[in-house]
Amino acid sequence: MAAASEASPTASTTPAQHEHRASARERLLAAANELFYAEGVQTVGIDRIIERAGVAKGSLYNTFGSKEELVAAYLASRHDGTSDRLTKAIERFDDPRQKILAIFDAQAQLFRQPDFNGCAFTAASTEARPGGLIENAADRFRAWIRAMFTDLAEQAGAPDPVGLGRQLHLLYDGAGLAARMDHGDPGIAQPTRDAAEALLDAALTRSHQILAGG
Amino acid sequence: MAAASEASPTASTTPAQHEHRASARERLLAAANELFYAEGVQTVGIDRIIERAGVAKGSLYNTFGSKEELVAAYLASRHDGTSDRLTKAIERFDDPRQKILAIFDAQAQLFRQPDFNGCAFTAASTEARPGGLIENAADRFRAWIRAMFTDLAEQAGAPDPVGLGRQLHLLYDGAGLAARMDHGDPGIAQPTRDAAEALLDAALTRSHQILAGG
DNA sequence: CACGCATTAGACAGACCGGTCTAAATAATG
DNA sequence: CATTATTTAGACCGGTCTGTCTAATGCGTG
Repeated sequence: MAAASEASPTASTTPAQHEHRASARERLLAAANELFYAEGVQTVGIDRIIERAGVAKGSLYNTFGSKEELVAAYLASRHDGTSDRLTKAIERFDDPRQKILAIFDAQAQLFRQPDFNGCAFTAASTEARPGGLIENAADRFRAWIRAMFTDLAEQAGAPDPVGLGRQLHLLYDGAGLAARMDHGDPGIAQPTRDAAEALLDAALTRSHQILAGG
Repeated sequence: MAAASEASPTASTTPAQHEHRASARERLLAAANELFYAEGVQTVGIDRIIERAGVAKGSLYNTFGSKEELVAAYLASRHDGTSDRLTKAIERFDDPRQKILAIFDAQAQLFRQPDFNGCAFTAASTEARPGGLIENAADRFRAWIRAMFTDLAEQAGAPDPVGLGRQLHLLYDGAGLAARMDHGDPGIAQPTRDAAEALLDAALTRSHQILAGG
């Protein structure tokens, strides 16, 4: 939720007071995060957002300009939140293999949250305007996830880090989708971890490894 | 009141049985299949369905009763189509392992279709009313897919057919989701097949293989 | 205080939504 | 042919949607 830019045109020299309540932008983003994520960006209208945020409609359109840009800002904050969460889950390990498994463990923990409702980018882009801000936000998010897996696969010494990264991304996608579609069935965590280990073992086993490149 | 099992999306428009044109129900389902699948059940309204089908609005409500029931019928026809497609893909092999890989090959072929737009059940249930007809249709479809993978895993002699079935289902979900989100990137087929083989090898080639009869 | 500016509540616009209903036209059936 | 049932086009309903605009209200700063 730290996506708010403080680029204020009125560059006042007033010392920022940290106690006054959140700005309209912050409260709109908080309301959007709750309502859009829980019920979907199509079914939730502007009126419900401003009601939850306690903000006038004019402020919303003065701040974001359109609903689509509000959705894009909501997705950007989701992107930042997931980046922080997974980065913290990773940095507690040194072994790249353990880092990869830590991602799936962090996801399993996320799926257990009672308010979990699937991937926000997948949901928002389902009926989004092609080529619009929402699709772009989803593309950026997926590129980040894929780069993370590819980098870790390379650090783990995989002969084909791109291929292993894509396999892990497939598993990541499948786990998130199944966790939503199966209504929080906890039986997803174990097969996900088993599959991740099997894919890592198959790709990293060095006994009969074909070295790709010098 | 048999469900429209012969309403295949890609079938030709040849009137096989009778000379007169398709019934209102068939044309409505065909229009729903095109519009709902391509643009989403939320964004496509009733008026566009009846315009495409060339049917009066009264006939739609006389036939289906509500939009939700039309969506449910559209999903039922999708369910039947996928069942037929995957069943045909499977029955060309005898080895259960080859049957499983044939499913992923059939999916890869599906992803290459220019009008592919992801899993219809995943899309329709994204913002669906909880506990409604759409969610039920998605649950039934997922149960069928899972049973298929579990049965094949058991036939393949997996020591834990439920676990392997879930792993394969995760991969199935991930492949379908990635194929949509990555805008038809053909680079998904190879990692999917590699992962499927790795999961099968890990589950079926044990130090001491336990054959589950049959 | 006075000014400027952001924010407020809410009316309003124009479009679309799912769904109902009427009345004419058509098809099926005795 | 006459009767009945279905289908048709489209008006119509109440409601919701995004987005604009007005006018009053704060509220910090010179």
